[in-house]
Amino acid sequence: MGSPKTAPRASYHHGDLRNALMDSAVELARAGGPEAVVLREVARRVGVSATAAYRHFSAADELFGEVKQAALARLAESIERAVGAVPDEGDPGDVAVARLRASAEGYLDFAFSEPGLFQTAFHHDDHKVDPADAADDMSFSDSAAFQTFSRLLDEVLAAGRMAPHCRAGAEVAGWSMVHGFAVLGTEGPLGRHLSPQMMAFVRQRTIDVVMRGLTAQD
Amino acid sequence: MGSPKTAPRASYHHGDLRNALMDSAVELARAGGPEAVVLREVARRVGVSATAAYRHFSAADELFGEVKQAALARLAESIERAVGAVPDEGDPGDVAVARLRASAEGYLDFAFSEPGLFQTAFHHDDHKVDPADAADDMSFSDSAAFQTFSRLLDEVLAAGRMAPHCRAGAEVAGWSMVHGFAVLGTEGPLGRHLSPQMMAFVRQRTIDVVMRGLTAQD
DNA sequence: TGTACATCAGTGAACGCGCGTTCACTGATGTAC
DNA sequence: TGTACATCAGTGAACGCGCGTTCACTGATGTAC
Repeated sequence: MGSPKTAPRASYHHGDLRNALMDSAVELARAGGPEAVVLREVARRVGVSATAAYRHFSAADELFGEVKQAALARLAESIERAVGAVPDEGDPGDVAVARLRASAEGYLDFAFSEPGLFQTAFHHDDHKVDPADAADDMSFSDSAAFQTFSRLLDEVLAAGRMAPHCRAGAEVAGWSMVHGFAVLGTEGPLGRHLSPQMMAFVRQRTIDVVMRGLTAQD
Repeated sequence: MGSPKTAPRASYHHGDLRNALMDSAVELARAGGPEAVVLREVARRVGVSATAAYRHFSAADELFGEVKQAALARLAESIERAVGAVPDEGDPGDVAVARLRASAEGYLDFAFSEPGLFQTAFHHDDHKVDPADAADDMSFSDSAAFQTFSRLLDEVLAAGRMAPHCRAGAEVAGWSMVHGFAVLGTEGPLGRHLSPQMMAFVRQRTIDVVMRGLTAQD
């Protein structure tokens, strides 16, 4: 039986073209970041004419939007995985703090292991001001991952490991730090200039600083 | 006397084309970010053929590189200005801490007042792996601004406002936080979803957290 | 169980766009004598 | 002070590229009778 590679397609109809296009598009984003998600190339890789994509997506933007959502979902999974791996035993305060730290590690794990998807998750086309698009533009701050992060901070507060007056805005502060490190490390100058050892060191130091900043008691 | 707009040029030779092209390119970056720096458009705005640019820049990449340097320089100026505005009086520790905080404010002032230039300063084209280019790629971590930041941290340490074991990696931790907030606020979802009042609040909270994280004494 | 036919899911050629870059060129400038 | 001429700094047409999208089309599928 010929593989789909050698004999392009068993039948004239593909059968599952939408998913095949999505998989191909996500793979392009994975390997080359948001700029690499190009409708014609996506179709080419699936072995289908560019026009065929219009049976399943209204335009290239719609395809890209779905790829972005897929990337955000994978980021959320990475965070959940890291948080879930923290053993729920011992002092509740320690556990809450460890879980919060794990969420940062999960965020950075994803950013550094899948930089193309990470960039895609946060890519935004400016120059489109259509308010409908803006409403559609569901991104990290609306995502499951952000809710998780928020909940973890509540747990830290409840466990008495955070001064109550520090709770407001803590999501954004923590997210900024972790996101900034991810951006500088993956697309910015950090990753290009630092050795892997140095990167690992500054990564830990960065997380130390934000954890300390969030959990200081004064 | 006709302005250069109405009467395109006084003489066949421009006289200062290189600078005119640079100004035009920087303006494009200011208004539209790195993607907007397009050689043909730069020339068009100056009122010159695209080919003319090749008398002054070897290729479009070289022009972009200079725009990037200009953007980094303006960022450095913004930081220096904010740091310089801190009065040098009272407790030396307070002054050192205030100066460090001012550097963060200067960084964010620039990012939010000139988002196009800010993005340009940190734009990097992946897919070019030429090591010569990589060496040429002088960016923030090599820049005057980063040196300033490093010096301010030394001052905080010298004034006894930072635990000595926290000094290592502090540049990257602080820079990550401020950079992350700038990115999320200017191109990311923060700026699109938060009111100006909320933005101002989370900005202060974010700076609070990083300052606390860097200067905690335990 | 067969068959007519509507609908679905593809094709391939083409359009228009804007880009960076190259080419052969020409008008302007400045310098040697 | 004039003038020949090399050099400098522009021009405009063209090339090739790849993109998103539209168009008229056709082969495959499934459903009503």
